[in-house]
Formats: sequence, structure tokens, C-alpha cells
Amino acid sequence: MPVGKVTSLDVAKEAGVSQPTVSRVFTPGMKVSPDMERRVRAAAEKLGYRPNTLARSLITGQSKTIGLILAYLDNPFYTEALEKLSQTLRAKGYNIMIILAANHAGEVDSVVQDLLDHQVDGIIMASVSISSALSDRLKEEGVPMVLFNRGQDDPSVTSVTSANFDGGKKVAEFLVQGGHRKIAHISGWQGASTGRDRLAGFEAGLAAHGLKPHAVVDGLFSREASAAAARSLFATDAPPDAIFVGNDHMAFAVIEVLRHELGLDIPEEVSIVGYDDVTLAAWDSFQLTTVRQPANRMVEATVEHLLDRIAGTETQAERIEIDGPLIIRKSARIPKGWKE
Amino acid sequence: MPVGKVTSLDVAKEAGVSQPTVSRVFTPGMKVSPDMERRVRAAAEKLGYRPNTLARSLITGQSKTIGLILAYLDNPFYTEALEKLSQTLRAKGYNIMIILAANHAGEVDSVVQDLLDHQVDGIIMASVSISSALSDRLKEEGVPMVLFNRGQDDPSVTSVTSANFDGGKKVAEFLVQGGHRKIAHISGWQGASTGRDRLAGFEAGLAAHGLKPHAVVDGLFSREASAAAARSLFATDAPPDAIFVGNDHMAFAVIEVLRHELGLDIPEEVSIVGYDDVTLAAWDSFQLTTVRQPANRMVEATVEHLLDRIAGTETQAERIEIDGPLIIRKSARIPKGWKE
DNA sequence: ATCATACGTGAATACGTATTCAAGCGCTAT
DNA sequence: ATAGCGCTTGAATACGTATTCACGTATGAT
Repeated sequence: MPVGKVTSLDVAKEAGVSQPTVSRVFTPGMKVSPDMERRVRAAAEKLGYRPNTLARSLITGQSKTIGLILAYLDNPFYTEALEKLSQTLRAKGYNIMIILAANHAGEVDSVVQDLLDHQVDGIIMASVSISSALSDRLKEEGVPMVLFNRGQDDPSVTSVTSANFDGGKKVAEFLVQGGHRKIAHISGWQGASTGRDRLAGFEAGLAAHGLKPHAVVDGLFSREASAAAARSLFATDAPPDAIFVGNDHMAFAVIEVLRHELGLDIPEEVSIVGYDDVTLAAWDSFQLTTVRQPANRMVEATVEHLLDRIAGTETQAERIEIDGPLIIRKSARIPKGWKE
Repeated sequence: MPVGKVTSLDVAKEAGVSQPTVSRVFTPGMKVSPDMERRVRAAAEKLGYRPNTLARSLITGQSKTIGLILAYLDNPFYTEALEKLSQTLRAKGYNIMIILAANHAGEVDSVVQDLLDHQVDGIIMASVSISSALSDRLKEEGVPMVLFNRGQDDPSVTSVTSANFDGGKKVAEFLVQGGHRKIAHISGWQGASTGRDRLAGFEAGLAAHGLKPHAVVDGLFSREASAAAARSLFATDAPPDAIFVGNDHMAFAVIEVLRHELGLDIPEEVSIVGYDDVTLAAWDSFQLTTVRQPANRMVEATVEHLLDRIAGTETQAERIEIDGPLIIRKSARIPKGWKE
């Protein structure tokens, strides 16, 4: 009875069968006669045998591991997504190798290389942009990748986002209907498609009413930058009467500046609308009106597409957009008779 | 030029050397002559070779991967810890296989088995308790494990926590000095050492002044349970004038119930103290007085001990406690002349 | 010039499993 | 009774690397 490591060969000897037979017993889908199976399982149980996943992966070429790269974790939207991802992938028999990486080109490249060295079957990148060189490299390597919550111009990479353009548009419509005319936008980082698309939709929505944004400032997905933006918007003699903030995480910072530093009442003096509908948005302290990004469905779409690519069922890249409703709470004035 | 996979043998042929030589070039610490190294690196570069970590792990027995099991992710303390863990381990050359698991015995066992099958070099369990059977199994397997933010009676498993008893005591002292006499406690889950130790310290701190808790309710580390507890505490004719809540995450729920449902002023009518000092605690909306759990130092201690165990440098289990200060903000009355 | 030493290199092997292939077996059909 | 078929099993091999061992060469000392 070997102490540290017990291999399939040990089990084979114990059961009086060959090593391949042991392998077959532990490989789903392989046929073995009932009494063989019984003997092998008994021996395995007795010795405490468990298949070595590494050795298995080496020969099958399937590591049953997905690489996950995350840029921001301070935004709770991503922790919610991480939770769903873990559950969904685990249910499908996959494990997750996770890396938190800053969104710099060099960092991302090295991190992806790390994952490839570990023979991951696929890669999910959340809120990370990639160079086309890198996506080429992945294509060459045959490792499928999905961008989560970030789009890409390159049509050959698949991305899963919410309908950011439509979302921005909905917000504009809501605020205009609410009687606002001086509507500013503290945008998501303009280096990210997410930030750009929400802005574009917002502008389109205003344009439909012959309006333009009162002001647009890049909040860089950062609390500090957004707080600074909020202060600067109100340091002029023509402050906005409503602000659409590029995501909830930034919106909380804006709300706090307005309430606690500037002493403004929300929504009496200023309406605030966010984007994501993270858990905190529903808290009494914020009651944030916001566009819901359905993390569940986004995760499901991501995993489904990725696994289809791995299985070879699906070969085409897709740009998947998932629609989300405007969730109306108390941080923005509600238009009379609003029903939509 | 092989397309999908290029192996060390391909590089060897290209460079006109043997496969072991290629291996040596890519194994730090192995000596190779300069011109060999040059030729091999050139060939590797040309073919796009990268060592296969799986094959390497299979033979060395070192996967350079750490398994991480997390129970709660809605409590932001753990996302902060996760961030540090990722950075620290990556800097040391380790990757992370992450699993989010509910804190049920069966679930945890199966998850640990999963990690063992993947040949992880060590395991970190954050806020999950384990059976002694499981810790025996790990000992037998020779895979070191560290409990993060959770203690264990068994002295043979190492745990890293903050000084929970002292923390609870500090809070009691602070509130008593502040003139409070009806001090209640909405505790952390009493199934967890963390929750129990904070309560015990709190009671000891009160006892030093001849006091007892006004009431103690288990908040189960849950927002809902804590909110319900807060409501029940004020549904009597003798409500508390201060509440020590078992962690920040629960404290936010309590604050919201008091402010928005019961219309109470904090800290004028009730003082609230939390535990953890998560990022949100410093936000203007909460300004929560709380005991800081130094996530950075806890992570460093965890990683250092774990890697020492893996290297064999350290063989003894330890119970590591890291002290954290009381961070005074505005959610609790500040004693006159408080200096400590 | 000769021997000893040290060092760099290649041949062989091991890690633990899945898979190909041929062989053995029992069964049915003629 | 025998040829043929399908099914189960074992022998051999492959996956891609690190490591042991033996060998050859260059270096230094005598």
C-alpha cells in the first residue's frame, strides 16, 4: 500500500487486471464488464486511488481548465459575474485558473502566455482589451477566447456584452421625459468599448429630441476620477440638472460628492442614473436608478459559446449583446405617467 | 514547422542539439554553455516554443498551482484578499485555481478532492471550516493547507486570522468609554471561530467594567439576518444605545435599517461599530467606525507560511494572529479625550 | 607528456495516464 | 460443426518534459 501516490498501476495489480482496464473504469463512456468494474472499484477504494488529472490532460490534450482574466475587482459587478462563472463552469466539469491583471498590454500578454503554458482549454477575459497580435496568437494556438463585458472591433473575436448602446439611449429618453435639459455624462473609460457605446447611445437618445449632452467627462471607471468630475461639473455657473454615470460603481462616488460635499438633494436638485444594477444599487443608502446588466445571462452566454468552441460545435465568432431593462428607483426624477 | 504544438524535441532538432539540452536551457539553475544557450533560444524563438507546464509538473511533482477555496464573495473583504493573494502568489511564480464553494461539509470535501486531483501544491481556504477527516486526508496526501480568516481547534492545522478576541475587546472598551451601557451585539455566525472569538472578546471587554451584553443575536454573516436582528432589537421597550456588529458587511445592513426604516440618527441615538474596515466603511454614506483587519499582512503571512511548508522549510503548524487597530469614524460616539 | 578533475552533453528512462491494435472469448447463423 | 461477428481485455505505445548516468572533452597540475 503506497503512501503518498497511488497510481492506476497499483490499482491494477491489486485488482489483478491490467492498467488500461483501470483507466477504462475511470473514463466515462468506456465499456467494461460489470464484474471487472466491481473489482477495480473495490481495489481503488481500498488503496484510495484517484486519477491524476495532469497525466490525463497530457495525453488527452484537454485540461478541463478555463483561464479567467479579470481587470477590476473593486467593481462588484465582476464579483457577481465571478460567482456565476465559477458555478456554471464547475457544473460543466471545468475548473478555473484565475488571474487579476492590470489592463496594460504588456501585463495582459504575459498573463495569457501563462495560461497557455498551463494548457487551458479556453480563456475568458473580463473587462480587458487585447491587441490584435494577441488574438492572432490565440487563434494560431487553437485556444478559443471570449471577451466578457468588452467589445472588440475585430469581428473574429467573440464578445459578450449588454446592449450598451440601447442602454445609454434608454437613459437619455428617461431623463428627457423627466423634464431634464441639462444632462451631463460622466462616462466609462473611453478606452473601452463599453464606455464608448454607452456614451454613443446616450448621445443618440438625446439627439432624437434635438438635444446634446450638457457636458461629457471621462470617469475612467474610477471612483476618484468620477468624484473629481462631479466636483468640476458643479464648479461652473451652469451646473447640470441630471447626470448619467457610466457605471454604478462610479455613480456611488458621484452621489456621495453631491450629497455630502455639495449638500445637494437627489433627486430634487439633481437626478443620477447609473449602469449595471449591482447589489448595492438597491440598498436604501443609494436607491440608484440604473440599467440592469444581466450578469446571469451574460455568463451563461459566455460559457455556452466558449464550450461550444472547445467542443468544435461552434466555429464562428459572434458578437453577443444581451438586453437589460432600466430599473427605476429613487435617484432620478420619474417622468409623469412613465410606463414605457 | 509544426503548427499547433511545438515540443522541446522540435526545438532540439532545429538547433541540432539533444532534447535534454533544450530542457536545461528552460530550467532555471541548470548550466549550459553560452553558445548552446544561444542556439537553443534562437530555435525556440523561431518555432515559437514554450515549455508545457503539465508535462513539467508531471515529472517534477510540482504544479506551481495553489488551490483557493472561498465561501463568501459578497463580503468585499474577501475580494480585497483575493486581489492581494493573486498578486502575491503570482509574484512568487504560482498560479491560482479558484473555487467558490458553499460552506457545507459535503461541498467542501468534493471541492478539495477536485483540487487534489489537479495536483495543487497547496490549498488556501478562506472562511470555510473543515472536518478533521478532511484535514487528516490532506496531511496524508502531503498537501499543506492554510485557513484564512478562520480558526480551528485542531492545533495541527495552521490558520491566519486577525486578533479577533482583542478586537472585540477593543470595541467594548471604546463603547463603554463612550458612555454606553446598553450595548448589544449582532454577532458573526457562531458556527465560525471568527464570530465566536469576536463575541468572546466583546464580552470580556464588557466584563472588565462589570457589564454584560444588552443582547446578543446571531447575524449569520448575512445582510438579511442582520437586518432582521436590528429590527427585533428595537421592537422591544428597552432598545440598545449601541450595537457592535460582527463585520462591516452586516453593519451596513444594520445602519440602513436604523436610518431608513426606523428613522434613527447615527451616532446621536445609536452607535454602530463594525469589523473588517472594508473599503466601503470609509465612504461618506457610512463613515463606519470599525476594527481593521489588515488584509495585506494576513495575505502575506498566509502565503509565506504556505510556501515555506511546500518548500519544507517550515514543518510546524502555526496559529497566526495579526493585530489591527480600531479605526474611528463617525458611526459611533467618540469618548471625550479618547486617545488610547 | 600524463593523469586527475570538472564540466557540458546525449542516451536512456521515468512521470501516470489514454489510446491503438491484436488477440481471446462467447455467441449466432449456416 | 464451423465460419464469422461483436465484445472485452491486455500489450505496447504515446503525451512532453526532467533527471540519472555515463561518456567525452578541455583544463589544470605535476
